[in-house]
Amino acid sequence: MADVAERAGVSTSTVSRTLRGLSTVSPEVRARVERAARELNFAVSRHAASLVTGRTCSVAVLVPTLSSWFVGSALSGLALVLRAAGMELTVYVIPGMAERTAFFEHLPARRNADALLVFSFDLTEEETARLDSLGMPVVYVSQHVDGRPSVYVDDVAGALRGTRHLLNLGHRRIAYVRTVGTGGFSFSSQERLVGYRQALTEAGLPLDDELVVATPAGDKRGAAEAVGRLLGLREPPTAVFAEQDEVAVAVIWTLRATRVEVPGQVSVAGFDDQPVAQWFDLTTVAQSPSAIGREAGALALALVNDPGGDRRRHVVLPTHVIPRTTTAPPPAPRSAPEEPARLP
Amino acid sequence: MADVAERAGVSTSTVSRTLRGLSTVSPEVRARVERAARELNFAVSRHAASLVTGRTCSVAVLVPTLSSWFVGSALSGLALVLRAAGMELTVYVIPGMAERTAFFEHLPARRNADALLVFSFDLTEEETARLDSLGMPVVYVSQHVDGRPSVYVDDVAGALRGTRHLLNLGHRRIAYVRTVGTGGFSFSSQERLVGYRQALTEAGLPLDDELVVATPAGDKRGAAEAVGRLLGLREPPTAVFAEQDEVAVAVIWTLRATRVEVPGQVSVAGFDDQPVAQWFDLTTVAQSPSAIGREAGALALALVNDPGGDRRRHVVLPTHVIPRTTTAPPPAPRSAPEEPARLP
DNA sequence: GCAGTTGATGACAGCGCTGTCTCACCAACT
DNA sequence: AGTTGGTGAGACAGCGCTGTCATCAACTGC
Repeated sequence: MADVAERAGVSTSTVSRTLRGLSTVSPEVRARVERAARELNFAVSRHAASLVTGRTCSVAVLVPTLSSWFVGSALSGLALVLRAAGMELTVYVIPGMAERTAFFEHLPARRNADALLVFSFDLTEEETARLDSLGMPVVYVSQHVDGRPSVYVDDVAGALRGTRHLLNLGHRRIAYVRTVGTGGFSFSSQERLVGYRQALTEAGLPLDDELVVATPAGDKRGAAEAVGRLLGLREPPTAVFAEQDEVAVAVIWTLRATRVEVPGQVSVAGFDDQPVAQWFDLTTVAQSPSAIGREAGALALALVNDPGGDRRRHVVLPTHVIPRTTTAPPPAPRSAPEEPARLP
Repeated sequence: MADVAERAGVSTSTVSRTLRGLSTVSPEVRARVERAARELNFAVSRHAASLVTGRTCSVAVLVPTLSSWFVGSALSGLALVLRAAGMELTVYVIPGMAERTAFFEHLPARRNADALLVFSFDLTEEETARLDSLGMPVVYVSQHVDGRPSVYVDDVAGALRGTRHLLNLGHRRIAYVRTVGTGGFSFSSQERLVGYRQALTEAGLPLDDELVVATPAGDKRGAAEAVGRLLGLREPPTAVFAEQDEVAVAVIWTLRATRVEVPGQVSVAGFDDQPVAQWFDLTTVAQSPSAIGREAGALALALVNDPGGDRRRHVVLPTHVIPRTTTAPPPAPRSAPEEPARLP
C-alpha cells in the first residue's frame, strides 16, 4: 500500500480511503490512486484489514458433504448473495463423527468468519450451546433450532400437498417410503411423514403402518425390498409417496423391472425435484435449495450488520407440487391386484 | 492471547509457542497454557497470524458452480486433504461471464490464499497469464494447461476403453453423443471424442460423421432429437456411447419410450459413473472426482511448501470401464432393423 | 571452578492495514 | 480584515499475532 501511495504521491491513508470508496477524496486524487493501484496490481489484504476492523468479510458454512444436490445447490445460492455483499465463503466439510467432534472442540471458525451457517446436522444441545459461545451469528439451515435463526422448507405442508395430490387422483391406499441411515444428516424425514399422515387423516383414511416402509437412500436393493414388501401386502397400495426423489426413482425402477406399470398400476411421487426427477418425468414436491441458500445468506448478513437484530427469526420456505407423468388415477377395477404383472 | 498468558502466568510468546506446538516449551508450562486457553475458549486469529507469517493457511478454489456432481465430489476430496493439513477452503463461485470478468480483474484471492485451484474453465491465454501474476501456486483441475500444474483424468484412454468394450461385445455401428453448450465449463468433450475415434480406427472401422450427434447436457428433448436422428439413419447404430452419464440416461429413457429395448436392441454406455448410473445400472467409464480433488489438493500443498517445486507437473488419473446391464451383444440377425419397435 | 553450551522464557518490533485526530486550506461569512 | 466552518489530506497508534534477539538458569567438561 505504501508503494501505491508513493506512486500516486499521496499518503497511505488516502490510498486506503480511495480503495474503500470513502467520499472524502477529491476526484483527481482518486483517479491517480486507482491508476497506481492497477499498475502495481495491488489488492488490499483482507487479513490485515480485518485485524483492524474486526470484520473478516467472510462467512463460514458447516456442511456434512459437498457432493449432494441439496448442499451444492444451497451453497450456490448462498455464494450468490455473499458475492453481492463482497463476502467470501469458507467451507468446513464434516463428513464423519471424528471431524465433527474436532470441529466443535476447536471451533476453527472462531474469529475467522463474521457468521456461521450450519447445514442439516442434528445438533445436540451441547453443540448448539458451543456455537452460541462463538460470539457471532449462527444460522441453522434446513433444520429448526428453537430460539436461533433458522431457514428451512415447510416439509409438513409439502408432504401434505404431495399426498393430497395422490388423494385427489382417487388413490386410497397410499404407501410412504422413508429413508433411514443418512448419518447425522437430517433430511427432515419426521416432518415429511407427519405431512403424509396429516393428509390421510384429513381424507378420513386410516393410518396403516404396513404402508410405511423404510430404505436407505440411494440403495437400489433396499428400495427393491421395500417395494416387494408393499406389493406383497394383502391389499397393496396404488400409489407410493417417497420421502426423496432418489428413492422415488429407485421405486419406479423396481416396479418397472417387476413389470408393474407406472403410473398405470401404481403411481409414484417424490419430494425435492432433483434433476433426476426431470429425467424420470417424476411427479414431485419441489423445494428450492438455492432459495434456502439465498435466504440463509441474507439472514446471516442481516445479523452481521445488525447484531441487535432478532435472532429468533425463522424463515420457512414454501414447496409446490409438480405433477408429471408418474402419477395418474388408480386402475379402474379397484380390485386387489393379486397378480400385479401383466404387459399391455 | 494476553489474557491466556496472564492466566497461565507466562508471556504471550510462550502462549504462541505452545499453541503452535513448538518444541521449546516445558511440559508443565505447556499444560498450564493449554488449560488456560481452553478455559478462556481461546483460538488464535488466523488473520493476525497470517499477517506475520505471510501464509494464510487457506486455499482458494474457483468453480463454475457448486451444484454439479463432479465439482461437489472433487471439492469433498479436496476438503479432506486440506483439513488434514490444517488448511481452510475458500470457494469462489463464478457462474457467469460477468462474475468471471470481475474475478480476473480484481483477483480477490490475491494475498488471501496460499494457493488457487481452478476448476474446469476454458481459460484464455490472458486469464492464465493473469493468474501467473498472482504470485502463488495455481493448480488447474480437470484441464490441461501447458507449463502449469494440472490434474485431470485421461479422457482419451477412458473413451477408448469404453468404446472398445462395445466393440468387444460385437458392435460395429457405434454412435457417439456429444454434449454442447456447457458454457465455459469444459467437460473435456474433445478428448473423449478423440478416444472414441481412436477405438474405431483401431478396430478398422470407418469414422462415420452421421454417427456423431450432439445434445445439450441434461436436456431430455435434445436427447430425444439426437436419438431420433440416429434411429432414422439408413443403418442405425446398435450401440451408443454417451459423453456423460446424464446424456446416456436420457438416451436410454428416450429409447425405451420409443419401445426400443436396451440393451436388447441398442446398447448404451456412459462416462463418469455418476450416482444416476448406478440407479440405471448403466455401463459406464468410471472416473473418480474425489481422487481428482485429493490429488489437486496434494499438489497444491506440495507447491505451497516447496515454492521451488516443479510447476510443470501434470497428474493424469485413470479411468475404468464398469460393465453393467445396459450393454450386451448386438441383436443376432444383424440385419438393418428398419422397424426398431417390437415388444418381447 | 569457570568458560562454554544448552534449553526455556521474555521483550519487542513489526506484519499491512484502518480509524482517529490533526492540520492546512479556502470560501463565506460578520 | 478577521472569523468561522467545511473539506481534503497526512500522521500515527494499534489491531493480534510471530520471529528474532536477549536473558538467564542449569548444566557440561576440562
